[in-house]
Amino acid sequence: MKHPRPCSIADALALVGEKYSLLVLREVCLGNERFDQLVRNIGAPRDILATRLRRLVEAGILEKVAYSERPQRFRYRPTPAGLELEPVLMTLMAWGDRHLRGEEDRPMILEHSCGQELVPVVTCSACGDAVRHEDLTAHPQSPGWTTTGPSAA
Amino acid sequence: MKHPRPCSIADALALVGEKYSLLVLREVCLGNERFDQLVRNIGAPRDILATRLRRLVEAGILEKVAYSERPQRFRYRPTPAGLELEPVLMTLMAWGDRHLRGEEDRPMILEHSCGQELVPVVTCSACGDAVRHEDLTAHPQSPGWTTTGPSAA
DNA sequence: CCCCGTAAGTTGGAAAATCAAACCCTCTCT
DNA sequence: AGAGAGGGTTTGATTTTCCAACTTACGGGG
Repeated sequence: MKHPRPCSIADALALVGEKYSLLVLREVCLGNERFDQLVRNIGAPRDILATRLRRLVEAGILEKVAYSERPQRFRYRPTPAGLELEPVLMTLMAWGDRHLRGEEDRPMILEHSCGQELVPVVTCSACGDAVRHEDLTAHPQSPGWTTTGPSAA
Repeated sequence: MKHPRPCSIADALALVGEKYSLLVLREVCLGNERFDQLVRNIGAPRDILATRLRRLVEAGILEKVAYSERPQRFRYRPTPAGLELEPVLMTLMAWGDRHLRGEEDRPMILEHSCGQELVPVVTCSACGDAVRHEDLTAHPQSPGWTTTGPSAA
């Protein structure tokens, strides 16, 4: 896995882009923090899950905390950096709800503290507007970015 | 890959969660739509890339369009559904910029049409506020969601 | 006509990752 | 003592990835 381009998307995916990693994050954000819960709720092989958890811990996305000595038992909590990945999950979930299911077939609804159902929208923090593809211009900061198109990711 | 839970995050990842898929989307959103450009810019093996492209096309995320008959040449364009995944990329990129790099080491800066550098924020479309973890409550709509924790993804 | 180059893949075989099931260890409970 | 629960590790078969080479189809130059 060599990146021909310096890219934070690629770098982020190198940490959380492997199979099951984002589902682990989903579970811990929901409060399911124990190994066996993760195995059951995600449906991942135990060995793979163990590998992912090590990776996420060493990446500073999760924290392994003992909730019992004797017998030693652990849970995995999201760090602040891990919690900051939640917007990625919300955006993905909204996309799946919109494109992979019929109306009113959502497996889960998130309620915002304002009392409404959460419909996440990505906005520009400067002007507050929802961001659309046509409103973006890409400015590469390093070589290796020979963009032929004008728009941006 | 069996999902013990009905989940739009899992379903979305089943389509775009494989290695390179989101990088393909990054490239086509940037306007790099030809096979050889994708190979070079992503650094993926050609055969894997061909497989991914087939998947993304059949999922309705990309569209394969001939830009030349004789010799036949194709490009891959994002469909509207594909473009709607851009917010996922923006959010991931912002996370990577924040957590994987020092200040002012960003490989790429996105400019919004308002003239400012884009700092994407996920907001609640109902109230407009930035969404924080503590402001969410999860409401499972189907069985298989035995959430032990109160918060949400 | 022959050879070179480009674009868009396909093919073959070695290397790495995934999978499922079984196993292990440490406690607790009855 | 026996039966679980929790948190993993081990083993061996199955899948994927990876890389390099090959293919097909055309356009251009000498």
